[in-house]
Amino acid sequence: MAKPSLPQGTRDFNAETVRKRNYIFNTIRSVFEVYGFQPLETPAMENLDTLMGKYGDEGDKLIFKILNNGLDNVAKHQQIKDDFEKVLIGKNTKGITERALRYDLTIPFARYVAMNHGQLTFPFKRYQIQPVWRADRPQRGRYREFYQCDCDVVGSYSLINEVELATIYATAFEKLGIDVEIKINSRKILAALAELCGGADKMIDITIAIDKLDKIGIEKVKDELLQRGLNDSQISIIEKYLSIDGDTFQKLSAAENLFQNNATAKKGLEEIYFLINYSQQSQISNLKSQINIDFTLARGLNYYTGIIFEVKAKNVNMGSIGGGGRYDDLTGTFDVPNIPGVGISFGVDRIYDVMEELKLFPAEMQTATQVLFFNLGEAESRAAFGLMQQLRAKNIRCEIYHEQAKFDKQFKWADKKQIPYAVIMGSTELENGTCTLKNLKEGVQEILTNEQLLAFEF
RNA sequence: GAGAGCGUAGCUCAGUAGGUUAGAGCGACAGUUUGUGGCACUGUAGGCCGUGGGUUCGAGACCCAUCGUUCUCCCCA
Repeated sequence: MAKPSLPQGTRDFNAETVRKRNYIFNTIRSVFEVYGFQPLETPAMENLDTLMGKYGDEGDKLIFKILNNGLDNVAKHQQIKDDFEKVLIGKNTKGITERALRYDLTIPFARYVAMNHGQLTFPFKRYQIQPVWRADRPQRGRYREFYQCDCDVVGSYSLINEVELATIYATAFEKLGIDVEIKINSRKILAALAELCGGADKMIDITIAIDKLDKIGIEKVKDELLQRGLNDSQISIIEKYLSIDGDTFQKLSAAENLFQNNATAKKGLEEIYFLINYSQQSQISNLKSQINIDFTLARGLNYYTGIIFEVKAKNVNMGSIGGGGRYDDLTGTFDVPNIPGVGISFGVDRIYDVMEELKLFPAEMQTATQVLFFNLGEAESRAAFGLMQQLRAKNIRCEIYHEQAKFDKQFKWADKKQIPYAVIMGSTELENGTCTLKNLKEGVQEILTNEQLLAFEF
């Protein structure tokens, strides 16, 4: 047997890590619940058909595919060989793989809505906290198995949903203690920019290039636009667009100027204005300072059609820790048209990394064992065990040392496990019907009757 | 998909211009005469130096390949 190891990009989580992760999950879940979202869980695997073609070419490559069973069936060898030939030239893979691990939570949710839209009450608000898998190359803040916490509203065009989702972001990150910038933009504005630059088909090229602005600078963005087939006058429009600056309302009016009477842009700007304006009146004091218009924000997933969100943590170098947006026809690919939706996602694993780096986890999260009962012999341990069970019935976390051993050993074990109290029941205590309770942090101890121990406030 | 760095004890690492039996700290385990721990002292265990080739009288060190891992780009949470 080779050395045991873990698949690339996956991790084990020890007790401390699990507790910290649960703290994040519980915080986010409680916010979802307060906003009226209902939980949903879907299988780890989906039919490959459900996932393919939803995330763009890059995304398709990163989907983990599951090998079909029964490929060694001799009767089917020729068929399987033929199918494999198709795989080699990038065609139909059904004979080899027809299931895959989910890549995100949104598409499985869309599949669920498409399957159940007859029974659902719209608008339907669901949240989902489950792992997803991507065959990406791991690096800082990037894993092959990671959790997403999504909440989506489907069946409503109302922009109040966008406001609520922005507020959920602000509230959750406030509770976690992370300073964040919530960037917003609208796909409609990006589409309008493409219209100004000679065609909607240019939108993808333009967004890919301008998305890199803060990373590579304006000159290199212009180079890339040139390479992607835009001419000088088009690039100068984009340069104007990218130079829009100032506070929120300055940005909005500058954009209005640039786009003039373009109907698509007008709609997009109105939506952003609504979101900003409504949020400011929502009396969440921290919300205003955190929402920023970022006209360079594009977001990769190509099903977004309206307002898009992206969350970045301040004071730390980490990719986005959340993202989302409006998609007006998500279930259309499942032949259920006209169900619009909007949703956001939290990247728990990156949030964890950020909180670890900024030391934001509360200290009092330890929920380890509170009391160690010493094992000082046959009769002693029996008495201790009985007492321990009574404490456990009162929800005190107890353990008894697994075998009779020297004091030294049992103390050291308690130290290592950071157990704060020890109960010592030896022959003396047994005779008197008492026990010795020692506070291991303070180093003090007292003799209690068994009744006093059961009433003790740990 | 493209590129760079790193693989020596359970962990963090030293290992000088290639030269005998590969080291330290921490951790683990045991003991310092079995009713009071954290400290200290003593001792023990634990390494085909990632793997496979090559150069050399001689390789942990140099070269090639391979695997693993970290990071960057792409893309993304």
